[in-house]
Amino acid sequence: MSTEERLERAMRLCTGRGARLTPQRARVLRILIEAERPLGAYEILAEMAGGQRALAPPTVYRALEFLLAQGLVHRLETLNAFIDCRHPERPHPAQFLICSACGRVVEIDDEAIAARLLDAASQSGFAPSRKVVEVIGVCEGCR
Amino acid sequence: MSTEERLERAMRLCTGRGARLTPQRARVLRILIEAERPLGAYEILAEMAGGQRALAPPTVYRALEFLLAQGLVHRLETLNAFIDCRHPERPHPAQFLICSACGRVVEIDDEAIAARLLDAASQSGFAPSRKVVEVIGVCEGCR
DNA sequence: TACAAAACGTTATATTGTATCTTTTCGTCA
DNA sequence: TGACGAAAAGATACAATATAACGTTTTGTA
Repeated sequence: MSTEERLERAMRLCTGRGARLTPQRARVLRILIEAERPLGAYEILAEMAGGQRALAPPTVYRALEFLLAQGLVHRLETLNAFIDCRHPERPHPAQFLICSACGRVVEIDDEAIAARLLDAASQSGFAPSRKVVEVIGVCEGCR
Repeated sequence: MSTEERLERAMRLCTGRGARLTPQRARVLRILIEAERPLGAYEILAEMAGGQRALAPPTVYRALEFLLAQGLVHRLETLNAFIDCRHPERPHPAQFLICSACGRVVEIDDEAIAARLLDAASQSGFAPSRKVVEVIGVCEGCR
């Protein structure tokens, strides 16, 4: 799926929800899609500033906040970075494999892991709202 | 198990491994044990500075680095904070339930989750080195 | 005791993230 | 269509987290 197709899909999703994927927000999303790797907020900021008057951090953080809320991007806690989501249509358990050699990230959506985790949380009397699962390792290509 | 017992256990573990749990490091560990909740590095720093000449951030970060390497504390990625480990005797899968209301954290060591995660990673040709599993939610007491 | 490695101190700075207030844009409705 | 209120974006300042670099002290050991 091309960058343009993804952006169009994102636009459709937002419109359908009454959310506004403004040019600014779409620009952040485009940068993340084209990067094909996780980017820090300040890396995005640098991309956006290219050739234009400099933007301030809150601009990027606000766009990211929106995109996260819409499920269009994910935040990688171990990297303090952001990556676009490949299946933003519906909520899904998101687990990430992060290669410490090349920096690439694979998103897997394993329902079994999510279910087991939910189960364990319930046993401890816990009502989960967000699950963070990140595996750091070395990918096939880097071994 | 009391604070003192835990500190003694930590000392035994380190001695047995040829690692040095120095007074400085033990002090950081004690602060984490007594806190009974996750602390940020700068919170630890503030505790240590109490009544004494001020210490600098690297002091705390270096102690934490040691304690993490020895498995005596864990880092909570979603909170940028640290918490003492309840079963430091041997390596174990560490999963955390983090209450967004009271801030308390429960460590669960669910081998099934770890195994399933390892399995999923392997299927993607991934060789894991570290697994981060953190569930944010509301604990029983807070509901 | 002398040496090398480990631990620690100190200063400075990098990186990541927010609070606050103002201005602009957008949708809606009289 | 023009005014109004809400949402978004701009701008400034700063808070919170983390590390680099380098010198000094301590420690274990030959």
